[in-house]
Amino acid sequence: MGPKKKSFSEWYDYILKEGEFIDVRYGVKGMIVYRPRGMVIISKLYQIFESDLKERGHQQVLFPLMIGLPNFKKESEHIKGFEEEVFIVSRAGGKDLDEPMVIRPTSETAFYPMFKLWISSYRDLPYKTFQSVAVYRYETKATRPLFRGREFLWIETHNLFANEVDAMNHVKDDIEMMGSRLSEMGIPYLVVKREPYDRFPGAVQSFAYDAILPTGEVLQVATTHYLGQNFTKPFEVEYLTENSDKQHAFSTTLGIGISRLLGALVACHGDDNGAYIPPQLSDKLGIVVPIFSGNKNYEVIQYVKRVYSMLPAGQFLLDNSELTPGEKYYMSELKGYPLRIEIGSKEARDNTVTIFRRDTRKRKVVDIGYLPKEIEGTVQEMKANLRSNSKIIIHDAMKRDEIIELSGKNLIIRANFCGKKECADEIKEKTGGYEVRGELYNEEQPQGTCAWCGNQAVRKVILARAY
RNA sequence: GGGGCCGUCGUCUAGCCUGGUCCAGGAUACCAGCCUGGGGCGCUGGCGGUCCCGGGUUCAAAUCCCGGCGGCCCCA
Repeated sequence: MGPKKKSFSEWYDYILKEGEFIDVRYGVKGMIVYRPRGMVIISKLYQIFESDLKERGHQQVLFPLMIGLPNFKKESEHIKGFEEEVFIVSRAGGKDLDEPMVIRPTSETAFYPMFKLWISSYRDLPYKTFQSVAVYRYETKATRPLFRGREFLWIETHNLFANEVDAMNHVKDDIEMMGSRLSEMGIPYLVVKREPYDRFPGAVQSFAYDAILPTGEVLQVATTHYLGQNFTKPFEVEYLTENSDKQHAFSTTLGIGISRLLGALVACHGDDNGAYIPPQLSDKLGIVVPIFSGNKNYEVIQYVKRVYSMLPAGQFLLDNSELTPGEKYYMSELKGYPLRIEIGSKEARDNTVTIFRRDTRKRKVVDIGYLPKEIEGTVQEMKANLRSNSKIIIHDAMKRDEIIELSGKNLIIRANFCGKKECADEIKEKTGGYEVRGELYNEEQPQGTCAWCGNQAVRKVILARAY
């Protein structure tokens, strides 16, 4: 493993593999296997977001993996945006199919034909759904484990509203929900409104959550889109208003990249000793390591049993394997457990335990009388640290050479922008890959001219290198 | 989109350039037995390989050539 700072890529691959989060050796490009240590975190992520969505009135559904080709082709911008990267099933039963099927790259074209059947009155609205599934996109760029795969896990919401105002309010609600969760997980992020040419195919407006990786690069972990009537019109999703008028519904969609979130967690919190999974996302808070010595083993075993029964039920794993304590320490840090409780003859003698916390890598000896309280307090502290670690710094650039200079340092840049794609392309070329990510959510109006070309600025935008 | 590196026991790798000494060597993991135990501990024995796949060159291919599949990196 290379140290994190020197060789991020090498470090990242090493942690994912040695920490047993995922396995890239499945043998199909861009598709990985989620191992138990990765999967428990994936499950936690799903649980958290699913319960957020349910609280906000979304109902869970499950649509088929395959979409009929005619439906897939109904919204023209959408098909243009995805046609190069969809998998198509064209053969089955030993012969070519008369009508091929698309494997979902996203599920608008699966949902909307059914929405047409389910929605008929303004009383049915808002209608909010979601599903937790894998989607498939034939990425031609180099794939990276969890960051860019041809199969990835996500949650997608698909929602119908009676009017634009309700739909936009829902988008705002999505932004707040995601923001609060990302902060809680300690993932630094920006919410940006994507440039018109960079929107989701078929969207009227796209808002993206760009996580900021330790390399200074940004990684889109979620997007929410206002779709207007772009999908409800071709799919004829109509309802009757109070005045008995026919009206196409307005819709939104939110995609939460669960695979990418796992990658971002490992990337953002890990260090040269391994991963660090935030307490609320780890299936277990930690492991208990008994340390035997000489002939005092019986004493230690009895004491460990006693301590274990005092720990919050189901939150700790008692590691009774034959490995040496050092190896257990090493593995627990690699896999990113928030806490570790070490118990040997000294602890047994003094009625204490030694608590090791993963974020600071500090030990503390605690009287067992205070154990539950100490664990609770430490976990609260760790969560607070995560929040404060998620702060980000944005550097303002006024002129072209400032953009060049800041980009050389891999910093996140904010600058006035003219809104032209040609200008964005030139920035990308001259800065070695800096992209116009879009306008910060709730950004103020720009004063003056585009920092790059000098023409009238239309908005302030974020510039960053994308992973 | 363009360029580069790589693929050998479960894992990591030596061997490849310069074909034969390799029915492939080591370490680690695993199994058995000991010894230990406060940061990957040590000893003895054992198990384990279609040298990624296909084709070609050759008396002879892990090694050279072509194609495919897969992994990784860099640039745009």
